Amino acid sequence: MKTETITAAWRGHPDCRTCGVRHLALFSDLNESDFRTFHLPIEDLAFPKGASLFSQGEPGRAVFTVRAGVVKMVHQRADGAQRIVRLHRTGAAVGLEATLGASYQHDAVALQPVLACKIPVETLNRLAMETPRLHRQLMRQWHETVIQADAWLTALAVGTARQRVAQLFLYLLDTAPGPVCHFFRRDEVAAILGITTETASRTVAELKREDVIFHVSARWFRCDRDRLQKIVEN
Amino acid sequence: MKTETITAAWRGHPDCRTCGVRHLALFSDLNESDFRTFHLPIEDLAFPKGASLFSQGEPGRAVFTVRAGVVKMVHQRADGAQRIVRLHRTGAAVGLEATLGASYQHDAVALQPVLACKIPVETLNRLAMETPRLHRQLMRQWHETVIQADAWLTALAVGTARQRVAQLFLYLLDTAPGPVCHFFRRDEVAAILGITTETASRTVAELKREDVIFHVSARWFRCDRDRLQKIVEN
DNA sequence: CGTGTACTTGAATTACATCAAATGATGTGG
DNA sequence: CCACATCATTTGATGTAATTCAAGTACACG
Repeated sequence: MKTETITAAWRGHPDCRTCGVRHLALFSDLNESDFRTFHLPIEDLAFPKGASLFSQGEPGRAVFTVRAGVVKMVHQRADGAQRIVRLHRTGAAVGLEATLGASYQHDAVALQPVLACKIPVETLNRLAMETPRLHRQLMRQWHETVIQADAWLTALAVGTARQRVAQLFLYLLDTAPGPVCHFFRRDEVAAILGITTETASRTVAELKREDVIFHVSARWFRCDRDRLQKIVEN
Repeated sequence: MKTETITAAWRGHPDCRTCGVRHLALFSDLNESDFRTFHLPIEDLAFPKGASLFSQGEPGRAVFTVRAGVVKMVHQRADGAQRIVRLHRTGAAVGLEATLGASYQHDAVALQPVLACKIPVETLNRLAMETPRLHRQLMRQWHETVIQADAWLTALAVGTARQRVAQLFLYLLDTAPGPVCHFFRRDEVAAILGITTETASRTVAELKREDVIFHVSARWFRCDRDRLQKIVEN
């Protein structure tokens, strides 16, 4: 039994000014003079699949900006069960509670290889003192988080297992360029939708048999959006 | 058939400096000089039970601070069904998305008679330009909202109907001083827990028969915390 | 090429939804 | 203040969907 912790690779200190996803992220509104004010260490990190950015209960010392990949936010329950409460994708800020001096509320785990910038709270708070432009972006990220939380509840936590699975596919397709999307392990599907692994498996298998989804490769499916839409509509 | 809209009573322009719940609310960190900068209209309003502070989709022009009572946030689904996604109590800020120029994401409805201050976004944004102290409180409110959203999902959207109802009682007892708490209409219980009205009714009736809860008066119950706790633990 | 993990499937059981109807509260106008 | 209307709650009977327990199969990875 190997309980080796998966670690992130350090990729240096990034130049935020030339960041490809800056327009999506926390620093999008900052200008030249804003950037000159911080030489505090921002780290560019690469997390392999399964690595954790931080863990539930840990004191929050940094906010992470996702530059590539998907991060799942996992809530650990007292009884050992776990529920995935959100996904954060490119441009999202993860661990915002750190700016308020709070502990992290969830485990943040890389679902795919993730590139993320780690911004210490001191950097963020100092910067926030000096520029209101950052505040607006922070609020925008909070807003995004709330919208996601609500969508999760209203779209993925109601209806039959079949409808929920269809909704999950549509949710994932939403940010995909084509009809192909990454999908989850069946136990992750269960943790997202609040159903059992068996029901998740049965439902996905059923959709495969009906040719609503097509298994392209490990964890990737090509999907029929229209038919998925019809399923969620009952 | 009367479709008369329930309206709020206007109670004047409040003096925030002497507000009884200021320590809980958005303006808790503001000082004398901050207060001098705004003479913009903040309204003190009284909403009767069932009145709506704002509606889903409406352009967000104000943030509301709840000074008394409880506000339910209702998500209207395309199929006409509705789901209660959050409750906001004394000290909470409702409609924060307005500060970002967004439309309201839910209906905000007074569950009990509600006292609330209506703060126009212009006031808030102007004030936010001038004082970073307000920012911290705005972020705190966002954080609260996210914590609630997550709690709703992890506590109230999993398990059997019996467990969910028990969790709902515990959730309501959490902010109650004694063992007595306000409870919901059965159709509201259904909208919160994602079950049917009949199942909600059956479950509540069952708990009454088992003396876990005791019907004190219309919509108020005395509860046995320990036994509720045992129910959620299975 | 084997081994463990992920996925699938089956059968029995339970929980919930659904349809339908009766009873209990609450409030309003005569 | 009563009678009636309306809303809220409870309960029953029945069907369906999901869980549970238990095997089995496919698949990726070293």
